[in-house]
Amino acid sequence: MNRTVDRAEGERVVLIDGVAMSLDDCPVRDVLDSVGGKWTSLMIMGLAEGPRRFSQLRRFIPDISQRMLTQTLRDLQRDGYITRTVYPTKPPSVEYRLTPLGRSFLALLRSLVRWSAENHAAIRAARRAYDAGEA
Amino acid sequence: MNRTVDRAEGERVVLIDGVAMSLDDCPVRDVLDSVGGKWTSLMIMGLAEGPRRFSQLRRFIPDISQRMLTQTLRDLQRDGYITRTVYPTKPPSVEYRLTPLGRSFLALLRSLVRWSAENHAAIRAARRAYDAGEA
DNA sequence: CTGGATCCGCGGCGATACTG
DNA sequence: CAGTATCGCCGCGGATCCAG
Repeated sequence: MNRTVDRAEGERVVLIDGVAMSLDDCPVRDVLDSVGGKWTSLMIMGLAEGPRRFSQLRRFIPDISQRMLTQTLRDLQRDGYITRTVYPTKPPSVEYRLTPLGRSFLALLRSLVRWSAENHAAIRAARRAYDAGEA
Repeated sequence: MNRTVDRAEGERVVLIDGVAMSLDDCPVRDVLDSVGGKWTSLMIMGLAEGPRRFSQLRRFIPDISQRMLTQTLRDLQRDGYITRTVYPTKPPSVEYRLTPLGRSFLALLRSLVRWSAENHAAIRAARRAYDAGEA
């Protein structure tokens, strides 16, 4: 049963399937903030098969700006999804690699990819029908 | 094997696990745009156990503004996740209910909730460690 | 090759007031 | 009860230039 309760500290919490989802500090929202970005999911998929270098990722996602490539990588690193390894060669090369946490999440992401592919047509259809009714 | 290819129409496409993810019109991004919003996932969880009325949802998520409640519901309806039924009583009451598509997505969302709960601590820890190293 | 710094527009989201 | 209308903030993300 889902319900909203107040904890001792005055924190409001929603219980869902026995999992506490705080409204102020919600785990799901944290994860969605990490992976809900425009490029994050594609980036993780790009690292699915093994470590990749900066320019490899740039080629993998041709229409990402280099600013967002850098920022997305830093955010993923900050949250522990990937590691960043610098090789002091000349010119320098940097390698990005999924952590165990990142690989764990990759499994979830694959489910999402599959579901999206299967239901994309239905969503688009619903949207067209809705917009037609509005016009 | 993941790779970026060009289709006949000149559309750039990424093949992931055999699933085509267009860069211009990506199914996963569509889904994440639907569910990546600040309130969407909570809203779907709120409808998990059965149909709910506007004010019930408002009580379920106390700190949502009524503007965002309306907008989130309309977006979910537009994409086919929920239906909206108006009962012309006095005063009027409106019932929101998950569609088969919405219930299908709910299964995925539950996985996400579970994963988030299990790994939230690890993410927070990684973030603290990263920020400590930056300071 | 791998970034950092800066400028800026757009859209998500919140607050408030009003309505059938 | 269940919305609609308007305003304004702010952060995401793109473009461009610069650097080790």
